[in-house]
Amino acid sequence: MLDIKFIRENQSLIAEASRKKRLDFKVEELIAIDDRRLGILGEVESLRAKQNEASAQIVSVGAEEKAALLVEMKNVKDLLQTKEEELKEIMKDWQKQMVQVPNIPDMSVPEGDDDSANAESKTWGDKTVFDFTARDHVELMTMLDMADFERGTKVAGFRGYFLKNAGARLSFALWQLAFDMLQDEGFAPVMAPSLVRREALLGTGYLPQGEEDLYKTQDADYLAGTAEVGLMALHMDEIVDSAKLPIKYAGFSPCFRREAGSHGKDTKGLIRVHEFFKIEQLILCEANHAESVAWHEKLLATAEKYMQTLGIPYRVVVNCTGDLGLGQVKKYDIEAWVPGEQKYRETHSISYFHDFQTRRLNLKYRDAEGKLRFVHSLNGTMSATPRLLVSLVENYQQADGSIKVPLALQKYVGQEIIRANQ
RNA sequence: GGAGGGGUGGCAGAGUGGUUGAUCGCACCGGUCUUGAAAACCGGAAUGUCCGCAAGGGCAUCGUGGGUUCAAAUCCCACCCCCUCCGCCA
Repeated sequence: MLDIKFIRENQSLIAEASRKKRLDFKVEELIAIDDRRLGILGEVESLRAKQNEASAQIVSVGAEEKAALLVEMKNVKDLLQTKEEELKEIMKDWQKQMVQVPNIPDMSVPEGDDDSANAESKTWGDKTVFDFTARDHVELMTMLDMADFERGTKVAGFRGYFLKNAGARLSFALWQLAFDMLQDEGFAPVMAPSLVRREALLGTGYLPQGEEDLYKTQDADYLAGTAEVGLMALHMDEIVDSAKLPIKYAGFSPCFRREAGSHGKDTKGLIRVHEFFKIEQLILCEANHAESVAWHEKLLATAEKYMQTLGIPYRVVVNCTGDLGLGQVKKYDIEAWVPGEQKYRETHSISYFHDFQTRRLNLKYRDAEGKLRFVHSLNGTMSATPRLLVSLVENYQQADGSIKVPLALQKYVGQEIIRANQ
């Protein structure tokens, strides 16, 4: 959410942001509603002022004068009630529009319709070349008894899976490595709730738009698709001590996504599943663009370091405007090389929001002048499993179908090579 | 699941229909005193929003949303959250 004052003063920026993000949001409509809102609000407030004034007189005035005031105020009350009703209706529309106002993409974000227009900014490592016929992760992991997709579907339904043996060990190893590296960077480890209340999702910007992609419980709670939701809501409605900024969290949580819009996509294997696990980097910092940008680069660098430590070839793309979420100012994706598909596939997504989320969450700090300001928020993937296993096992496979364990993971996995029947 | 008690400003905690945006305390800021600090004393200070160049003023905010009333922190209803005891349970 943006400040209505800012919106009013920068209508062309908002219109441009809406166009760039390929949204059909119309600022003019919001401004028209806001004009009506301000008009009615003025009327309501002056009626209330009249009421308050009379109220003060009634206590100190004689019986006769009091009776006259009561009659007059009865009329004011009736008028006020119809005006308040009108205001309430306008506010409904206003709220509906306000949560649809897009945040403004950074100048450096390329314009485009969808992910095909994302701009590659960097590649790291060479695409793995095999002198044998390579297998895809489904075949490899099934062969090595690391995963069970058939029974996964039997038990959990479409996109269900079990990770077993080295598949499970590798997952724990990836998490542990990620946690260790983030600890070194000063991130506090947090295990965040995935079962969250609606407010947390409204605050982070996943609702009201993303209702379709979320699982909902019979108690009207939701299953979050990322630890970002719980971590951001952690300080909802708080004024955080500015001395504590930046707050850096390494959040672990299971993640649930209905993938409502992706029914035909990636139906095989571990690329797109309904339930997965993720370690997320999250930062709350002072409300300063340069600081947000610096932390954004830092989050990317940390995630890259993780991928480099794992030795997985990847590239970095700057997401184009059409591929940005409503609240995102800029987003980088890291895409890992997947030999079986001969493609880079997204494993990390790192973005910043300015105060878009914290305004909704009412998350503030007191700046040096003592003024309350909304903090800036950023978040980015550190390690998303099992998707990351896809490129890991495919890139590290050997001719005999075994998988080398990346050096950095060996101490956690307890083995150098994953072979059948282990 | 059953029974009871609560949600008030940064914190703590009064306040049961009318100058109450809200006593007192702690913390905070300024001043006096002091070589400096502490203590003591004096004073200041909530947040949002609207009008205004400003000074200043209006409105809203006592968990949330409704209702009663000329008037609600205070009365009524619904919901949310917290605490205590019992039951169940990883």
